[in-house]
Amino acid sequence: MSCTERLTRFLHERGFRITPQRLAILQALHEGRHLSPAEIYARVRATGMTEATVYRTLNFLADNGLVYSSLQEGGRLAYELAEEEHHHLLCRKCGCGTAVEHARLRPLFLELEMETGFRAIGSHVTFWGLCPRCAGQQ
Amino acid sequence: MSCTERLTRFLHERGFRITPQRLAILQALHEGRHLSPAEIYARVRATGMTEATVYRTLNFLADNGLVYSSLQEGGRLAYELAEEEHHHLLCRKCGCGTAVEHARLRPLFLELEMETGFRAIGSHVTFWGLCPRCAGQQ
DNA sequence: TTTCTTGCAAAGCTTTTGCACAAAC
DNA sequence: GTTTGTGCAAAAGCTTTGCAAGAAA
Repeated sequence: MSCTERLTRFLHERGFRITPQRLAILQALHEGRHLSPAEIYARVRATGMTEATVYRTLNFLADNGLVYSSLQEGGRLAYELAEEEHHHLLCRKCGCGTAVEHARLRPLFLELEMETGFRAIGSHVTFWGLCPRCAGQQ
Repeated sequence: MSCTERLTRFLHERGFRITPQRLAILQALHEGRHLSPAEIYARVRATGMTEATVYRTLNFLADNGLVYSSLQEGGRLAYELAEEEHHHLLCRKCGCGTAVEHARLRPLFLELEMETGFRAIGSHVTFWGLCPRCAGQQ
């Protein structure tokens, strides 16, 4: 089932409307991963969409679990499609990065739940370090 | 050695100036942990300090490793004194939280460094979950 | 005296919101 | 025809910056 089909079905089931704006933003997120609202806007502005709609739609998609938001350096938000759950390891110097599977964190989360009584620990996490290239330059 | 003494010595060694503004912000951070710039400003505005100075001083202190900044919900920054290194586990519903010792993450960071070639993984991390009280209400 | 800091004021950037019109159903 | 979603424009926050005056060394 394609991305578009998935969104269409999801929206339809819940009585939300299928609009070209929602499809365009979904398509942008499908082509580029963890994009900021401004980057998404740059990719869809040709359709005539406004920035306000980008923000509204991203909030809508995030509220409904179709995209994940995560905090990048400087407090900026980034969004990506909610597919396999994972985390990020980013370079604090050049910004490049790699994914960290959720399975890597699960044991830690379970331990923390046992000890603290917290439940459902598991939102997106961003780790920071120096990528091999930047570490080599120092 | 008190906080003030530590700051004074640090600044002196590097040729920076010891100002009442820096001392006041340090004092505010000493009294309340992980405060936002706005919260810090609220605590020091009686001294006549401006908000711009709060931001500049926090950046200065963070650049020099005297405070840590971390991202809170909504992308807001929070600052705290750089004492023992630790992380946070916060409730995504009520915002309450607890500290997570750095030692808990060290094995994971070392594994990731081995596998990815990244170095110096280790900035502040915030985990999100539901605290016992909020989890019980659901 | 020299250099670093701050106050002030303004601007910059990101994000949100009110309202009327347009689009989806 | 209803109800939801979007464009437009403005506002609201948060954070940064230029410049001249002030303070620390």
